[in-house]
Amino acid sequence: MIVEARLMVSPRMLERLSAYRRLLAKWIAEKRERIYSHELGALAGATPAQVRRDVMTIGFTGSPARGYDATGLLQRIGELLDPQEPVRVALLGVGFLGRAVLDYFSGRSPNYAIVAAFDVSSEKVGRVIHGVRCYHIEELDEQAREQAIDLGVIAVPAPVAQSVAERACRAGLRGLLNFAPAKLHVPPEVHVENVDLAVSLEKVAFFARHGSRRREVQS
Amino acid sequence: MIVEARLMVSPRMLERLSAYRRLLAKWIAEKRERIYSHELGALAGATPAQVRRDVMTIGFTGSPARGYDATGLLQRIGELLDPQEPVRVALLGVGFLGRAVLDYFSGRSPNYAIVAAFDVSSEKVGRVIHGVRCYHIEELDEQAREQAIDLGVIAVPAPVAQSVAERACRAGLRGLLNFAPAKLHVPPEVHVENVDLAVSLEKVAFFARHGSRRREVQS
DNA sequence: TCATGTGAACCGGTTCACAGCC
DNA sequence: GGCTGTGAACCGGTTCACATGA
Repeated sequence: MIVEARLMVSPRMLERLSAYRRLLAKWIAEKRERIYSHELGALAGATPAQVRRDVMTIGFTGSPARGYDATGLLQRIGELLDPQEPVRVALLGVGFLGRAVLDYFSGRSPNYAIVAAFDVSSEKVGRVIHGVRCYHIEELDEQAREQAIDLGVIAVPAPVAQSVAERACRAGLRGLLNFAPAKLHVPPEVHVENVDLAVSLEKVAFFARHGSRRREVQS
Repeated sequence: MIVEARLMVSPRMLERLSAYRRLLAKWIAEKRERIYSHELGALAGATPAQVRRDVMTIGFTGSPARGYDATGLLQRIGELLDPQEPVRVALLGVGFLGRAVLDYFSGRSPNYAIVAAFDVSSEKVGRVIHGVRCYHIEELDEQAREQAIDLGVIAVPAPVAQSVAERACRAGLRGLLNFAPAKLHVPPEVHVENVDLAVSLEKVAFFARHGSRRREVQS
């Protein structure tokens, strides 16, 4: 009988795993087969101990004196991070930022697809932008069910972000990537991830001014 | 004799302070003068204890039974976070994402100004986009000195991100906001802040799938 | 000998809990 | 009574250091 361990992945760790994966892919493309924790650590900006701890945590194992099998480790990370079937994403708000998001994700990964965009402007509704059809925000509910949409990317102006978020929750979306500079109040089962460009720039400026001896990974 | 305390602001705390500031401004706009830690906490998604600790850390003080003076607290946060003079920023890479960044920051804050953009495409070089002149990346060094540029926003494709970052460091920029999915290796005096849209979406997807009882603030 | 696996120590940040004050 | 200010406890995440194994 197999006991499925409830391994806990923290956001920070997820970021590192993602970085490891990227670097492992590059490593393998260079026809290297095995990798040591200190090598992967140097590339990813982490300590060897950190790498070993992460690898241990996800239940992968290397061998002393020969390091980790790059392919196997890559695969294990994939099993852990990649969804079982492609995630279907809605873009909410087709301004400049929204378009950049469309461009950024179009065809980038087989695991994530933006399948619909929503806006209120009659110039956009009905058009196809970057290969994605744009609907009126009123249609979110209907389209979300029809197209089995899982997640939403909020790229609308801050003042309407909360109302759009509520609409998204009502439509049954399970997670939101929020670019609007506003704290979203949503039911606890909906996961929100905030990306605030203004705050990010503020951080760079602040820590560039005052020194920081702190390691950075992802904003 | 005044001893200037070396108060340490962590990235997480900076994010919270930024959120407090936003909410305080709104609060004041509604003509409310005083605010309790539990009120600010509820708005910002933080515990009252956290708010009190933060306020204490930045050396501001309220009064029992009357809470904090909203205006005073707002001002104190401003003193701490805002640069003494406007920060001059260069945009490196004028693709869709770059344009979104230009749009996002144009006229948003008196404290941060994107003063120049750089690209390699002859279609863009020489043009003025969103009110910002676009130069060839070769001119970064010259323009950085001439225009006293402090920070850079990297919005170029991942394969060239490292070389652009190095160029930026050579040009004397003190901090980088990096949108490229690549770990930048730069001298320690240059602060890098990473914003990786793919990883952010991965995070949303992962934590929407598996539950997380973890508090989120900024990606 | 050199790298992994891992219990234990460590560290920074968060929360508790209560004294002090309006 | 209810809030702030804050030492102390707590907690999760990181690093150390060493036993183990190729």
